[in-house]
This record gives sequence, structure tokens and C-alpha cells, in this order.
Amino acid sequence: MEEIKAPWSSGSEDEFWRELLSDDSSTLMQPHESTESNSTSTHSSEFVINRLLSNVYSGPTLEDFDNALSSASKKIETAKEFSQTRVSILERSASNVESKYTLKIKSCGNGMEDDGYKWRKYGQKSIKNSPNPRSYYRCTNPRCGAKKQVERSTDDPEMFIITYEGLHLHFAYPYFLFNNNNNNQPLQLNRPTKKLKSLVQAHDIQASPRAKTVDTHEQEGSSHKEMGPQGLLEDVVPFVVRNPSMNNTCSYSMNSTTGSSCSHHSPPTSPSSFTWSPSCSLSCFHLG
DNA sequence: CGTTTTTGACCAGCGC
DNA sequence: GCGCTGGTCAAAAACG
Repeated sequence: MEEIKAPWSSGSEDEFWRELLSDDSSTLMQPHESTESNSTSTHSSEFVINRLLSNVYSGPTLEDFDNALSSASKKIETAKEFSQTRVSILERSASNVESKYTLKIKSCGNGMEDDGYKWRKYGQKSIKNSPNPRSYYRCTNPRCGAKKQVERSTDDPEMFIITYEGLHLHFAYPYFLFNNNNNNQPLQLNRPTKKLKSLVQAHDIQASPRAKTVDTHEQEGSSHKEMGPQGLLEDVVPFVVRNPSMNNTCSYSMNSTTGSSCSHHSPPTSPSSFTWSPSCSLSCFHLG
């Protein structure tokens, strides 16, 4: 295991999320389509990641790694080391950002249809005072600690209560792996297994074609065989990050605030093969 | 036959 | 300590 310590404080974490999700988080969002150069996309993304890390991680920044990489003409092996270190830092940062969100979704098939990520069911429990069991899912990506719980509402049989916990940290891998890399040859993570490779493919397949925006009310009013993405925080955050024009219609609260709604407009575009699922608007509130 | 789901066991936390 | 509850594990079953 890598031994990079990430001495973050909860205070800076709160601050980070507040800024990330606040209305005027302009400092966090550089224009995606900037006038600077055609490599702005990469820089913007990197800026965001740097920003993210700097708020939850007080160690070396990505910029430090970039400087180290650019200042010295290292061998490719060294570059790989740095790149993997970046991934490691990202993982540790993201995995330490405690977050738990509950979405209430109505009329969405079985309530746990594909939301752009692959989930593996790892448990089911009957819940006290509820006739409906609760199912436990974990992201199938072995490097991701995201989890979700799905449970049918007692009030409304068509209402599903989905609680997401943790971030899909692998959403940012492309930003890391494609950076410092002009020949479209992504640096490999730790010996990707056959399974992992297929997962990546599955992710691309799943994420892109469902690029449709679904409004909450629209969704509540009708039942669809194929639902849109379920408004994951994991979807929202990168979406916010990469869409500076998105004007604060989405306001999450990270700590004690409950009851917020959000809506999105147009699907984001992606510079890489990685495609974000646009989030449908859903009533969501924060737990814990 | 590899992958995913099911399901009872196990464990930790909490209140009494 | 005991019992209850929620979360996870893991072996077996089901599935494609």
C-alpha cells in the first residue's frame, strides 16, 4: 500500500464543499471553454482537482507534482510514479470526504436501475417498522468505495429512498491519467485486471447514451422503463465543476441542512472518452 | 463457467 | 451483560 498521509481537517473539508456548492464558486470554476488555449480543458480540470485536494489534503499538491515533472526531464518511469501518486492522493482525499445523501425517487422501475454506475448488491436487511427490506449496494469498481442503500418507502410503494454514501472517486481518473500525456496513452493504474478493464468499458457505455435530462416532476408524474440518471452527488459535483455556466439551481448542503432541490439544464460535454451522466433533478436531502 | 444475487451468520454500536 | 438493530461478510445458489 502507498503510504501517503493526508492530514486533512474537517473544517477545511466543510469549507471546500461549501465553496464547491455555493452560488459564487467562481474561484473553483474556470471557464471550460476559455479563450486561453486549446489545452484549457485539461488545465481547468486540473485546477479543479488541485483545488479539491488543497482543501482536504495539506500535503504536496498536484501542482507540485507537475512542477516536479516539468522541471526535470525525468524518465517515464518516474512520471508514472508521480501519476500513480496523484491517483493515490485523489483516492485518499475523496475517500475521506464523508458524504451521505438520500434521494427520493418515484416511479423508477425497481428504483435502483442503472444510474450510470455499476453496483454490486452485498446485503439485504429487513428494517424495523418497515415491511420493506433495505438493499445494500457497493460500486463494482474495486477502487471505489461508493455505496448506496435502496429501500421502498412505506408511505408510497412507488417511492424509493436511495441513500448514497461516499463518492465515486474514479470519476476523476481521466483528469489524472490523461494529464501530462499528449499521445492519448493513459497511464495504467495498478495492473488493471480483465474485470477492471471491462468495467471501464461498461462505464463508458452506460454513461454516455443516457444523456438526457429528466426533471423531477416530470419523473414523478410518469413511470419509465428506462429512467435517467438518479442525480448522484458524484454526478453533480463534476458536473458543477465542469459547467461554470450552471447557475446555482443546484444547492446541496453538506452538513446539517436538509431539503434542497436541484435541476440541471444541458448535458455536459466531455473532452475525453469519459462522459458524465447529466443528473436529473431530484429532491434530495442530506443525512448526518 | 464466470459473475451476480441471495441469505443467514457475524459483528459493532447503542440503550437499558 | 444482554438484547436489539443496522451494516457487512461469505458461502451457496441463481443467472447469463
